[in-house]
Amino acid sequence: MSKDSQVSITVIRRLPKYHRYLGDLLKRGINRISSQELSNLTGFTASQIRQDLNNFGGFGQQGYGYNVEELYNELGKILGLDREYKVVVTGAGNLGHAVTLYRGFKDAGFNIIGVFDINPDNPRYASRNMEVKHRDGLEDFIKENNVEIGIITTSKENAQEVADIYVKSGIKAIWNFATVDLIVPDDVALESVRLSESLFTLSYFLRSQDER
Amino acid sequence: MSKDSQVSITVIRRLPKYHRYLGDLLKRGINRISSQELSNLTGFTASQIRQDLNNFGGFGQQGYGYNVEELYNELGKILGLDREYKVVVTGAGNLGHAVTLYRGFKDAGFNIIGVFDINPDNPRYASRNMEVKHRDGLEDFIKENNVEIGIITTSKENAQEVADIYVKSGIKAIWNFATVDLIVPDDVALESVRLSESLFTLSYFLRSQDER
DNA sequence: TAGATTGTTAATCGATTAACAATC
DNA sequence: TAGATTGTTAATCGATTAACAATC
Repeated sequence: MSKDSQVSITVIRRLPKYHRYLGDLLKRGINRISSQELSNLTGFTASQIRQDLNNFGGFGQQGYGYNVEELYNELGKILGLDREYKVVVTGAGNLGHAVTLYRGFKDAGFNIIGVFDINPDNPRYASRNMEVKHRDGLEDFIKENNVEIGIITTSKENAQEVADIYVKSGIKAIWNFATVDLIVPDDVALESVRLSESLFTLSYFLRSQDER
Repeated sequence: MSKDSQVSITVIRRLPKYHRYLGDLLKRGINRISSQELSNLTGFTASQIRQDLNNFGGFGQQGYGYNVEELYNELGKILGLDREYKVVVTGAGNLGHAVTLYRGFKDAGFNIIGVFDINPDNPRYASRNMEVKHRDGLEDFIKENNVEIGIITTSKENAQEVADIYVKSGIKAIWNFATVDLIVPDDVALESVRLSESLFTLSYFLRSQDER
C-alpha cells in the first residue's frame, strides 16, 4: 500500500475545498499564502490545514508559507485532477440529464462518453439532443472504451443491477445517486450522493426550531 | 435550547438511514427489530445505534428490541417528516429541473410551489411544461406563501445573491447546490450538496490505485 | 423464571487543536 | 539577524466501541 492510502477519508474530503480556494487565489494573481490566511478563507483551523497537507509532504516553507501555484498543482495531482477520465452514465432521467450536461465535471476532466438507459427510445431524449444508448450495450461499451468511472442515476430498484454490470465490466469507481446501499467489491470505490439524507437535515432543523 | 439541539450533526446524518430501513421493514410486515439486526442492515454497530437512538429517548424495550412501526414514526417526527413543507427553487437549469421534478422529495412532504430564474422566458421551459417565474417576484412570493425552504441551483456567481433574498424574505433553511461557500445568519440552516467534492473522492481513489 | 436485549457508563480510538522547536 | 511560519509532537476533545447492570 502506498503512503496516501492511509490518509483518512475525512482529510481527503477537505482537499477539494483547499484546491478550489487555491484556484481562486491563482486566478487573482496571488502567489503566496499562509496556513492562517487559508484558514480565514476555508474556515478550517490553520493547524488542521498544516496537518492535512503534511499527510502528503511538506509543501510549505517556514517563514514564508505556501506557494499558491505549487500547492494548487500538488493538490490537483493528489486528487487525480491532472488527467482526464472516461465516464458513463446509466439512467437517462432528469438527474442523469443534469449530471451529463453539467459543465463543471467536463471542465475538471470527467468526460461522459456514453449515456445508457433501459428505454433509450423515449422521445424526450431526442428533444433534448441527447443520444441515449440501450443498456444492453453497456458492458461492451465499457470494455471497448476502457471506461473508468460509472455514474448511476437510475431508480433505486435498478441501481444494484447497474452496479453489477459496472463491476463485471472492470469499472473501478462508481458514483451513485440512487437511494440504496449498493454492494461492490473492496477494490471498487463507491461514492454515494444521498440527496434525501441531505435534505432531511433541513427538516430536522426546522422541526427542532419549532419546539423552542 | 431544546434537548435535541445538542445532538451532534454526525448522529443526525445517520437517522435517515435508520428511517429508510425501518420503512422497508414496515412494508415487509416485520414489527420487531433488535439493534443487532438493524446493525446488520445498516452497517453501523449495534452499540452506536443504541447510543444514537438514546439521544432522543428510550424507544426500545429490554429483552425485546424496538417496535418497527413506533421507531419509524418517532424517527420521522424527529426528522420533521411528519408534516409538509413549502419549497421554492431558484435556478431553472438542468439541475433545478431535476430537483423540481424528483418524486422522492414530493413524497417525503417537500412541495415545490415555485421555480424562479433570472431568465424565465427561455423556450426550453415551455417545452418541459415547467412554469418558471421571474426572480424579481421571489421575495414577495416567499412572504405571501410562507415558504420555509429555499433551494439554490443557480450558477455559483448568483448563489449568494439568491441566499440573501431567501434570508431577507424569512426563509430559515437553504439547500444549496452551487459550488460556493454561502454566508447566512446563524439562525438559518444551510445544507450544501458538494457534487464536485464528492466526485473528486473517486478520482483520488483512482489516482492512488495507479500508484501501486 | 431464564433468556434476551436495552440503556448507559466506562474504555478506546481517532480526529482536532495547541504548542513550539526547526528553519526559511 | 530577526521575524514569520512551517512541520511535528503533545494535549485535548469528541465520537465510537465495549461492557454490563437493569429490566422486559
